[in-house]
Amino acid sequence: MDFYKRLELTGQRIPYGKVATYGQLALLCGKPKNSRQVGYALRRNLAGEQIPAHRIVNASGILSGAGAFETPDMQRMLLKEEGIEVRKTDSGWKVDLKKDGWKNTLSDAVELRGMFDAMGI
DNA sequence: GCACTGACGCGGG
DNA sequence: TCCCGCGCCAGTG
Repeated sequence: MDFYKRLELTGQRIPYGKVATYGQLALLCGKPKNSRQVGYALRRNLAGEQIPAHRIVNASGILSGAGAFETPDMQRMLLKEEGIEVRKTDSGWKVDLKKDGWKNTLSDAVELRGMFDAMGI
C-alpha cells in the first residue's frame, strides 16, 4: 500500500471549485488516521506536481498550508479564481465547507478502491 | 531503537 | 465558537 500514490489519485478527484479536508483525503486513501501525512506529503510535494494542493484545507476550513506556496496569499488567490469565497477570520483565511466543501459519495470511494487495487498500490 | 516534529482530528468544557 | 489536551503515525536525526 503506497499512501502517497493513493493520495495523488485521490487529490486529482477533487472537483474544480470545491475544497477537501486532510482527514477526508486520508479516509479515501484507506488510512483514516493519516491526516498528518497528507499535510506532510503536500508540503514536500510527494503526491505529484499536478495535485490541486490549494483545494486542501483543515477540518475547520482554514487554509493551513499557505506557507508552502510561492507567496503567502497564493492559495487564497487560486481559490478565489475558482469562485470560492475566502473569508478573513481571527484564526486565518477560511472557506465555507458547508457551501464549497467537496461532498464525496460512496461511489467515489468505491471507484478509488478499484483503481488502487488495479494499480497494486 | 528512541525522541521529537508536524499544511491534522476530535471530544470536552 | 473557541481553546485545550490527547491521539495519531511517517519522517528525521
